[in-house]
Amino acid sequence: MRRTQPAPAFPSPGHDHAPCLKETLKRASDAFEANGLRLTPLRRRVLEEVAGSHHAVGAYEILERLSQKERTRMAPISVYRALDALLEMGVVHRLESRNAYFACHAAHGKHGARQIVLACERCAMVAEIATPAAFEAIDGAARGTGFAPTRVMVEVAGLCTSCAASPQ
Amino acid sequence: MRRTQPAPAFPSPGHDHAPCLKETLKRASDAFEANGLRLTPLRRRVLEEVAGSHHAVGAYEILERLSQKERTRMAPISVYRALDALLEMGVVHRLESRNAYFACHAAHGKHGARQIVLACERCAMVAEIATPAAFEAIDGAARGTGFAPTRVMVEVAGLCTSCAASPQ
DNA sequence: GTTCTATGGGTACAATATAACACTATTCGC
DNA sequence: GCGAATAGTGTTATATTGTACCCATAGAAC
Ligand SMILES: [Zn+2]
Ligand SMILES: [Zn+2]
Ligand SMILES: [Zn+2]
Ligand SMILES: [Zn+2]
Repeated sequence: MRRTQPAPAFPSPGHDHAPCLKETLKRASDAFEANGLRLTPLRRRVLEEVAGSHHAVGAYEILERLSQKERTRMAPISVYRALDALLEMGVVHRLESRNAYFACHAAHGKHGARQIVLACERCAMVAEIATPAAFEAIDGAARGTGFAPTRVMVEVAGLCTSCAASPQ
Repeated sequence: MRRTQPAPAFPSPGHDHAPCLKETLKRASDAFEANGLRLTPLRRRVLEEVAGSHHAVGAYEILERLSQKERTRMAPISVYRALDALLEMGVVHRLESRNAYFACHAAHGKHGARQIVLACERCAMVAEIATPAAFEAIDGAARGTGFAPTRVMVEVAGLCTSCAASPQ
């Protein structure tokens, strides 16, 4: 169970993603169980679509992929309900600035949800990184005005390493 | 032109909003002119709706208000086009986490768009506050991964002073 | 005048998300 | 086992948010 390397925020496009996916599924399963709920087949299939890469995907894209793979016609609401459950468990996050969803591949149970989100404008790849100093500054500034924060969203749009390097 | 007091981040609900509105309209007019564009009647009307308070409003809410006031039936696209122009000029911002729009009442030409957004979950009141330390931490963390940021969005959901004080 | 850009009216449509209702599956207490 | 409570899903329809496309007008540039 040793980690030879801390996973980079943006894994290379050709990296072996199987471990990422497996770990995420495991965390999901544990999270549901810890809350007396279940990672049902539907939820698992939706999660597999989202967690199949480090990219943000739209709800309707998930819907289409599942409908193709399984030759069924699911209703949007089914996907949204599964997503809601996964969001609730914290294994999927919503990219607010793009109405999209991405799997939490970062083990950030420790910091709560306090990670900033980096999202590539070109390829939609997403990375979360812990940035305590940022959240402390934000909390302090907010409280200084009398505001009582309940949730902090930090999303950074830009170019990921791969896209910044590639032409165009 | 002296300011007796720095405006509080969350002005009291009963404050005299006329100066806020006037100043925002002036900045808008200047910004359009500086870019060789015009604060047309349509754009001005849309801005007046948005800047009429410190609250975030939806595009369709703007549409309905204008349609009522002017007894016309505008198309959504007209409002969105005006909003796009106002966003471009930086006199209106988009609250990404709520698909809503709010006027920039903060004079933050100086810091670029580098202010964090506090948005009340109950009343939708919005305030922007400069928080250089947060943006520095975010920039640093992002660049440290090889990510090239182009836009940073910080939105804090919670309760504003008034709502936190009032029961329920 | 001709040309270019900015502006926006009008129609239809795309993309994202939820409401309402019925039904099945699982758990829990007894 | 049995009934009640809760979790989970299917089905249908609808709500909310945002654009594509085509064309008409106004003003500035040349
Ligand atoms: Zn991976
Ligand atoms: Zn990229
Ligand atoms: Zn005001
Ligand atoms: Zn409030």
